[in-house]
Amino acid sequence: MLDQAFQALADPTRRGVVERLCEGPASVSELAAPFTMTLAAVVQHVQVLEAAGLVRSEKIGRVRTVQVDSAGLRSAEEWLAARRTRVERDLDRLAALLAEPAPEPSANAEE
Amino acid sequence: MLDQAFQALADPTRRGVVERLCEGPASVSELAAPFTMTLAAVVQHVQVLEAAGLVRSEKIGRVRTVQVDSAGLRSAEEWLAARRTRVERDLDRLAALLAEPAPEPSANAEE
DNA sequence: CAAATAGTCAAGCAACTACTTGACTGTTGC
DNA sequence: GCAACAGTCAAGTAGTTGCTTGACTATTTG
Repeated sequence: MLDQAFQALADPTRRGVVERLCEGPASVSELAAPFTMTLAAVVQHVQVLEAAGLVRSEKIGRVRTVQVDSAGLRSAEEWLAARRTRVERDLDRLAALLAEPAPEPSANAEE
Repeated sequence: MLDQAFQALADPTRRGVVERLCEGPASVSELAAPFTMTLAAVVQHVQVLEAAGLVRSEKIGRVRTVQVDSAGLRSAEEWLAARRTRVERDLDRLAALLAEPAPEPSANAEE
């Protein structure tokens, strides 16, 4: 599912749709309005976002209302956060090691 | 650059490479080891990651050493965090509104 | 009821992606 | 110096993506 989430977010039109939906739910036509492409194309983008779990939608009458699914955003975000914090922690450890002149096992790093 | 970052992360092989690099820098051959594909293919994946700003690499002698670029990870993460927190804040406001029976302009929500 | 609205479906197409193969360029170790 | 090693380059290919068009299906609304 991360595959699909990141893939979905790689397209600027789809990120635009997500950004718009962060302001609140919208119909497909409303989502399509800012773009020059056809409605059918926007529908396809919404389907991609929905398959990726970034968005949910429900059709009432003839209008389909779309809204963000924050859980989808969160899972992508968490993957990134987990990796990044791990790297940065290691970099900090390295920096501390370089700052420390005496290589003693008992840690006591004062500037 | 977000386009390229998300696009890069959409591929499981490339996410695998990033995960491996979170443990520390590695040569291209080391990165390729866990995969069944050719070395040339892995080189191409590394190039995609580098173009996306998720990774940096330097060639010394005949070996190219690759490491994560946490700034790249962070910018993708920040895009997600900004959108998600905005949506969740709005959902919380809505929940509070629904919990409140009297629709008065002066807010005073007690459970 | 008829026309406009909101969206859906399927086919087609150009561009891009994720590979492979094979030939080639430097580098290191004996 | 020469073989093995680490990687690079370029071309080719099957499959995917981001559109479009045109025909079609509901659902309002006057």
